[in-house]
Amino acid sequence: MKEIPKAYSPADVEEKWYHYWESRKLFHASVNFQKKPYTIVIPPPNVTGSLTMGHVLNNTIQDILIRWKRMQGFEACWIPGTDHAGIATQNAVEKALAREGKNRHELGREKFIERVWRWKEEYGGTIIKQLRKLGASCDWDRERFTMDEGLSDAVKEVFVRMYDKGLIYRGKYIVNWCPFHRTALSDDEVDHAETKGHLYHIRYKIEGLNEYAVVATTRPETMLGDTAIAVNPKDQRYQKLVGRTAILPLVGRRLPIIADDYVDSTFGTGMVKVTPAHDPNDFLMGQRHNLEKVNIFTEDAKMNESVPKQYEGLDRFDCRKRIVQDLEREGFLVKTEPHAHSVGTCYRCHTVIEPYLSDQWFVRMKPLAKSALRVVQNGKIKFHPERWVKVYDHWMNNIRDWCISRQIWWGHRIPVYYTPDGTYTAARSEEEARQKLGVDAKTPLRQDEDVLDTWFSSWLWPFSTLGWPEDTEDLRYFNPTDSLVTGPDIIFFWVARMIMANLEFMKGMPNAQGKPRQTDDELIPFRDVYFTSIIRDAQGRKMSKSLGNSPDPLDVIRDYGADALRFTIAYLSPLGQDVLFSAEKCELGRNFANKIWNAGRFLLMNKQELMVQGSRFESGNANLHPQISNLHLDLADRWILSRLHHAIRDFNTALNEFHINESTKVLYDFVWHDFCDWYVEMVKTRLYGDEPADVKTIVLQRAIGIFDQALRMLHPHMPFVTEELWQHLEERNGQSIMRAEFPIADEKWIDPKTEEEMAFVQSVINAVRNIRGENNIPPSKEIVVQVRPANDQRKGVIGAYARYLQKLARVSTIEIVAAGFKPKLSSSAVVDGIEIFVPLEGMIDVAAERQRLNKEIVRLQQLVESIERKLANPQFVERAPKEVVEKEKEKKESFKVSLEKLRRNLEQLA
RNA sequence: GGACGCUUAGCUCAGCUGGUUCAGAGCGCCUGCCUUACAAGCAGGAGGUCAGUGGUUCGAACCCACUAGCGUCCACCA
Repeated sequence: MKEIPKAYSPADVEEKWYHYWESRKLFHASVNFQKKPYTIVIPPPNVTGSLTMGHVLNNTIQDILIRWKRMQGFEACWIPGTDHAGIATQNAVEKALAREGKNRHELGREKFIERVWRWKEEYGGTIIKQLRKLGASCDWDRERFTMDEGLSDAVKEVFVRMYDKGLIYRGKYIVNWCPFHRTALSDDEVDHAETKGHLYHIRYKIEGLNEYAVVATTRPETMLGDTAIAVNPKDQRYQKLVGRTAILPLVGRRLPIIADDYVDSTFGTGMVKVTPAHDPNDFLMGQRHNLEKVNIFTEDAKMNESVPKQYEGLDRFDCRKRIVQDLEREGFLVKTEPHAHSVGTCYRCHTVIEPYLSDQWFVRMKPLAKSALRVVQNGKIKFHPERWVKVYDHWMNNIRDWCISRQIWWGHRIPVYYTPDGTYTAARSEEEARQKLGVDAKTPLRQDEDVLDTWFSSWLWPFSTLGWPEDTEDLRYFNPTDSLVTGPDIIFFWVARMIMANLEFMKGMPNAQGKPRQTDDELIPFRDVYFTSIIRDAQGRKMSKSLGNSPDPLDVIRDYGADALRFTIAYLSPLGQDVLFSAEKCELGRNFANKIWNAGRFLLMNKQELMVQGSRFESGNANLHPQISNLHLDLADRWILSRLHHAIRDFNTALNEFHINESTKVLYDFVWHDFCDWYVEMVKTRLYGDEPADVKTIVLQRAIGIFDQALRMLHPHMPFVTEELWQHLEERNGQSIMRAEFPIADEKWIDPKTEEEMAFVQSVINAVRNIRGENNIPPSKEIVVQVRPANDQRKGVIGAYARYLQKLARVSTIEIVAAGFKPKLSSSAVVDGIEIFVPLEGMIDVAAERQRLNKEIVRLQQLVESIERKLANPQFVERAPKEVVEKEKEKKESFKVSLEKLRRNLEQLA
């Protein structure tokens, strides 16, 4: 066996094991009706993207779940892939073009799309490669892309079916328009930011009267598109004006004054300018009153030809300034006051959104929402944390139609075909379109120029990745999937819509038994949704490229190791709270990995040593359940087994409830504090003691067996270091820990009596260590301890485990002393009624010792007093459960006994 | 305007079903240590009015109400 380095070096092992796993197809899942499936579909990252800390958190959690379930014997399938990310990707390529001094229009649509594909092939794999560095055990054979052939077919199929059902329609509506991207956006793609602006009060002359109508607006430039003035019909002040005509300043257009309930008479002057082409509410008013819609903007939000010449071609904000100046000069501006209001911006480029009238495609959402609401309310789909249900309900109940057309080139082109006379239909192909439209092959057909919203392909992800619309075995077996791990920021974009789509399009598809799917249980896309935290920097700011406050995960992996990063991020991630992250925090995970490493090193070094001395370790033993090695079990063994099974149980409970951070704490506490701090130290007393070699071998073999169980438990969180050590522990003949059986909690090993006994031994050791520490006695100096037990049982325990006390508290001899014993000048403590004396003549600081004892006396006194107060309260004694009252009484008695002893020892201190 | 979350040690946070010596962990700090796995470590220690107020209860960090501060989402905003 070769030398094992003192410090764990992740870089030396990570690549090796990842390659081993991947090349042996250990991540691959296939249909196997003997096993239960456990499926996760990855939230497909943007193909343009690179790994962020958000991805690290997200994918670490998915990998923990998938590795855990895989080891538990599920057919665990994690489907990876990327999203074509229409606007983002087009942006990236356009930027690259701009650097060459070109733009997409020069290139033309076809060439441009070719260019995007090339770009995707070249740069698109980045994030997928980076996920491998993290250790993600995705089934790479199943990797999908939202624009690949199968998924494109699914998109077409869905569009055509929905169109035929009347769930998709086309119409001229006000949409959110991004003037930078020159495309429509869905409502959800608009960010709202509170902005300080102005409220401009403008007066409009009323025809035939010597009066003015004064309206207030935050966007004075839109007056150029005004086609009416509106007041509330109940507003007494203005009733006489309704039906009259106002004159639009600077333009001279005649505007009818109308009455409409929409107008809030308490806001501003109670009069509103109506701009049907540039405000959603005004648009609706325009429809009610049959108003003219005057569009005043070009696609990039410059003033178009329908405004007076002096404004034509101006940018909207420049125009605003000009308008205000002109109004002021001509006496139309009554006043300007500061006004805070929220302004919509494009979620990708933060350009101010312009409400813009245009032809778009929409999905009717209300018919889809009903059942999607039901499956969450009836718990078929569970959200973690649960509070997101409320947010989901609210959105579903107030759902609005989804604008799915985008005026860009990169994406799924809308499968709608138009004849020269303007009739149209949706179809899977041109041939089908001809058929549906009843035209012959000579009639030229034109396909819609627009593409679909990116989310129109990702909402199909849980079934399109499995072969839908074909009836595949994969689809039957792996859908519904099990857990979805994603950020709450895309609950509407993605989660809600996937629920709607699976319910709608999996209806009637065969289930695992080959029967048509009917029930909610069969139609949901996933059973659990875990909403991850938002990662922030150490100051609590959102991580962003522009702030430059996001560490590059690859740097973190290089500096600390993938396991360290995984463990730390999971440790820091409470359910539903934000995470404040900085790279240095990974020291926690690195130190833990190193601790595990060294625990393994300890076991291996001793194994080597015993083998040199001729001991034989039976291969495979360490793998088996530890009960096979029942020989020579002592307190330490029974205790660590009890702790181990506690840990297994708690770990599984934590992960079942998606308490990821809790699961890391179970691992950390068990491995570091139980296994390393106590058990290994106790094992040393036997390995280095005078036990016969065969006993030592058994003791060590059991320790290795328990460590083996710990490694398996650790593996989902820390795949690399656990595989490396697991392979070192013994010859595995090509087996990987990845596919080893996950530990099973066995209640019969959980032994409260043993734990209680051990707790006593630990507190005696702690008491001696405390005396040592407080008196600054170096470990090299061995001390004598005198113990006065309160009863025979304790006396027996101390006698039996004296060697542990000696080793762990560095004590040379332990004397059991009798009741009448008068100690020499000693430092003392009372544990559980047992008195402990450490004779320290010449080394003791009497004043400090007094203080120490006094502190303990005060503490116990306070406890006794608080219990006495409780017991003096007749209502407590009457109403509290008997056991609680009894316990309090017992506690009081035992504290009093200890107090007495402490006081006596304090007096005896010369 | 509506909804939600958070406030516990110097810092970052656990604390799940109200009752265990319930006030915890990691980091940082102080003291002593290179003790035959680990100084990325070991042992010991200091440090808290559980945001505030009121209520429910025999009993509250935990349940309820209100207040303050921080944060998030949704809607509307002429």
